Amino acid sequence: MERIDNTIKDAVINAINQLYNAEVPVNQVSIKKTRKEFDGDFTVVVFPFLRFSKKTPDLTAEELGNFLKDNLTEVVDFNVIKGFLNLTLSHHYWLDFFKEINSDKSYGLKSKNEKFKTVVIEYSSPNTNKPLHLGHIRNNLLGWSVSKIIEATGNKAVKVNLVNDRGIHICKSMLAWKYLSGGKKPEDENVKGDHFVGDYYVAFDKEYKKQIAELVKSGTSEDEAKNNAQWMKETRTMLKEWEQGNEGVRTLWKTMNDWVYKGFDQTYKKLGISFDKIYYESETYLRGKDVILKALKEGILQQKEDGTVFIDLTKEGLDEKVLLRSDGTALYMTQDIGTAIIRYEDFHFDESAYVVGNEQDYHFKVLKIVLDKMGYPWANNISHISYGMVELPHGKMKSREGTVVDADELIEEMIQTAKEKSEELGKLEGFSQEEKDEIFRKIALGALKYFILKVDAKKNMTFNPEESIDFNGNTGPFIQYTYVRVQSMLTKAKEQDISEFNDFENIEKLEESEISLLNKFYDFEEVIAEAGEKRNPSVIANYVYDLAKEYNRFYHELPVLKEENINLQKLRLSLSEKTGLIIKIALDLFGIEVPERM
RNA sequence: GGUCUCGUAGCUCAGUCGGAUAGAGCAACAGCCUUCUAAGCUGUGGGUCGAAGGUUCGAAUCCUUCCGGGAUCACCA
Repeated sequence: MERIDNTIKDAVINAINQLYNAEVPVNQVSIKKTRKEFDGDFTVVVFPFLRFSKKTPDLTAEELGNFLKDNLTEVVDFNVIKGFLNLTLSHHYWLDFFKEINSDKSYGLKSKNEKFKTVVIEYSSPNTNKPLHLGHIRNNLLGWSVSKIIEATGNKAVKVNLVNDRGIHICKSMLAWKYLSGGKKPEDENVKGDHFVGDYYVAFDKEYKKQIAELVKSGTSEDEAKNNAQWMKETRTMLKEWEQGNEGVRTLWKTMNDWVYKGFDQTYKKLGISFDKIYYESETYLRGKDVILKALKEGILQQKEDGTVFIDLTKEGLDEKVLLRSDGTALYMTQDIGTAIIRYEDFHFDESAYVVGNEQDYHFKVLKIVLDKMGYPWANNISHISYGMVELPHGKMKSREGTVVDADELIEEMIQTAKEKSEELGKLEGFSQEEKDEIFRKIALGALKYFILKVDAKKNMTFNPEESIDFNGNTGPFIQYTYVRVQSMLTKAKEQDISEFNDFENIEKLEESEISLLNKFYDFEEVIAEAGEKRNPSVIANYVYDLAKEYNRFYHELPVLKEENINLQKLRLSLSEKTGLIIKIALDLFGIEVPERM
């Protein structure tokens, strides 16, 4: 079935041709959803046509409206307000539309066709020296959701994680553990592995600062003190030993990373996210070094007297970018070049997307150019899904000031809040503790995920931990609640032996809130397409909130089970069921689960 | 300083490929549960869309300048 707005568009072009003997370019025809305060379903803006009609806006709209009414069976009425032509579609059209989508239980989702694109999407990308925090949560939720949306638009998403498992920061934790732990393991203290290792990272910083202070006191300059502090010197030695493959260092490194991975896995599991492949920087950085040295030989890159390898991007309006240190060791950019190449060999992607914060916009600009200059034709298919920072009411999160919102703690607090709220409402009597816990979990994560994903990804957002996250209004639980309402109604219908209700017929007239709902159903396809193009889940959040609100209005205004006209009852049950289905599908694109009761 | 980005109600955010009287939620206030789950619904108040110019029939939206916040310009990641 052709989308009706396209049908109208074609008809408008035809109308201008017939009425005014003129060809309108397609992009001049703007068909929009009619705003709520006016009558109608679709609105045609007639201002662009005045140069053809040579008449007033109102008169032009009038003539156009009459033409469309006469020539399109779907259009039964129109009104003109200040040059806006509002078209009303027949109830018959809406019923036909509904019957068509109603048979499609996965309405909104596209299946893969032959032309599908493979999109590799990197997200999460943690360092292994500290646990995940709120910023990572935004990253993880975005990566997961965008992957789901890419799949929903009929393409293939390959979810990959790049773990930054090597470098000076990990050595810091290792050194602190060596000196301070007395050989203790996470199990000994009943601490999650990532938190355990993170604590030693903090401990390192504390001791390091003390050592600097002591040196400064005895007359050393601050810069010198930073360099010469005992623990820093030892850490650098440790890094060198790691690169040389020193057995003891490698063993400790592996042990501590494994603790961290165990912790990460728990957090990922709680968040409900996963990966198709995990890359480790320790396994890709050498490849980066190789290709850089090769490119240096080919004259693509330059080298300074001290041995630094760099690329001159001043012509591109950027700077000189160093790709290898003077001592030949690898940098962040070095390994990212290596990883990108390996990733292409692994998947032959049509697009390689990186979900990384906007503080790295520059990095990805450079990465693309460097790979392009090195002659990789797929460099242009690299994209950066850049998202804004999560700020606290008083500013940025700072680990040194202890204002970092820890991911695990946040999730636990959300679950606690969901529990309190739920028990206060007392709707879950008769459920086992296990069932209740499962519902609390779904609500808590629904609240958290929706709260973060409803904000436009590229914008910075503020997170207020004191107020926590609301469960009323434009929130995940509100949408879940709407779903639950529908399920409750469907259950009651079944109890009344109404099991088949998609066969409604002989309906002459639809109520306003029914048409509004159908209009929302109509929008769903476009919304998913837009979210896919923009790589932005918030488009879907706005939509599903509107849908839920629209349904609640319908629910209050019209009887469903109590409706005596059997066909109307069936129609309304079908509308309810469809609303529930769309909510479920939309929320699933966020990784939000729906409870059956709450 | 160069580059990028953001600035919409007290707060958090929609709306930004130009379209009607700029919308939601929270917070405040007033109503609605003997009737399909009140985590809901209805209503009231709240705005010089950072400022000034410009383009246009029409600007929160596009252009210029300015003001204010943030990011980035590392041999950190």
